[in-house]
Amino acid sequence: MGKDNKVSLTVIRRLPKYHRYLSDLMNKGISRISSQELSVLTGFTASQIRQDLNNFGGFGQQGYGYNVEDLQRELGKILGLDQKYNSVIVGAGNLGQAIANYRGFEDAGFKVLAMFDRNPRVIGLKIRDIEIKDMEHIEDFIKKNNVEIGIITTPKDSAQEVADIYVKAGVKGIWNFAPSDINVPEDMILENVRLNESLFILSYFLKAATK
Amino acid sequence: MGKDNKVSLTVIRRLPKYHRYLSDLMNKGISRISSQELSVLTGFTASQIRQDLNNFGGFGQQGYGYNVEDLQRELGKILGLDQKYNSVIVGAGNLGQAIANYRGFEDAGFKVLAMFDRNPRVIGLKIRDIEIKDMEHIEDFIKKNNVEIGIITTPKDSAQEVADIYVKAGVKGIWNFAPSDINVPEDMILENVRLNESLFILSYFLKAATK
DNA sequence: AATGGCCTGTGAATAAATTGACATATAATT
DNA sequence: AATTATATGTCAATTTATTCACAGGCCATT
Repeated sequence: MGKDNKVSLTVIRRLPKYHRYLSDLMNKGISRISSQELSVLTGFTASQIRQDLNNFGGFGQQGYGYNVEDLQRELGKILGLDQKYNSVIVGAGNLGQAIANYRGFEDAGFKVLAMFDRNPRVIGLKIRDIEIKDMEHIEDFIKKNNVEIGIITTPKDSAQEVADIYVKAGVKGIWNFAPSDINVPEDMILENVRLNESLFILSYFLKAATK
Repeated sequence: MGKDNKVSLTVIRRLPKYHRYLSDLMNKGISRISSQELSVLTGFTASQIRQDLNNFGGFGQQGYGYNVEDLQRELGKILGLDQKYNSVIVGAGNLGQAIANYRGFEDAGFKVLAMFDRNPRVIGLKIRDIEIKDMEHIEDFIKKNNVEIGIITTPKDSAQEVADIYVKAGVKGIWNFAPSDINVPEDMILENVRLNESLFILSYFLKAATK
């Protein structure tokens, strides 16, 4: 399936958007789409879309375009959405709770098994059916429950410490919302969400617009 | 100050990281840094850092490097962090509350004046001192309180509707957390936060690692 | 005040990403 | 069945981004 040359991160970061629009099209009952039409939806050029998709194989057909359902499924596979992942959250504040509550992640195959916090006042509480547990038990829990993704929603001063725990406990990937960089071994998959940076970019353009 | 040629988005997206590390250095009492040292911290190459900064003016000095405080302040200005912004949030769920609660944004000059929701059960509640109000009053509120940033933390089906309200009411920029694209006039500043996409990228690399 | 080491700013070289162009295969039409 | 329209996959051209390399200015030391 597809070519073996390593695909650039630039391309990979566009895949979720393709997948999202294809899912939308599926829900609308549309079964066929051309790179030109996808271009209008996504804002990428048609040529770029064809190039991107072709990194993973020839999903289209000349004179026809792409079959929406097939392409959505193939992109899903490429993105690993055809499998389930277990995760836990450290940091049971609003952000952690927001993630625990969001059904969209679970629907996509990402299940939050438990949350962990250091604050005794929240330990024992439940978000939906997700219990907030004491940090004491986290390593055990991760090992026993085959947890692959560790989510960090703590303040920035705790982020590295939590990351170290995740590394020790053997998660495969870390999804970090804390506004600081964390150090992890090379083979750890790390994805940062930088809300601060996003807001600052907005601010940059706001300022630029009023000058 | 600096050159006038439009700076590429690629460069701009790196600025917040420079700013963050410079703030850290300031807090540690370090007053001087070279592009080489910044390179180690940020992971960008020294050459890239010098090129990036030079887009906005020659902040450094040969044989010395950069003055941390000066550079931090200048980057802050470039990013518009030297001014205050008023914002409101539509969508008083966990995510909206997380943002309302997060002091880091307020410290950076972004004040949330109010939240709005459609659910009568949350209207009237307060997050810190931020009241959740009825959507009915939003346009008025935005106009009367000089609100420049509209934040969207609703489910995706409401996002466009909220965006339209923001546009009509005259905010300058929209910070959108809903997992869908919204259409706004060309002169509206729009910054999207794509949690889904970020998670999918993590998933992509997780899958790639286990193959 | 002279010397040596350091480190920026910058132009050139290289690499990466995007766009353009088209041969060719399929679908749709007559 | 033949013809026309369509739209991919791909190679080439262009544009953008990154890295390299170094002249020259500044600091520190003596």
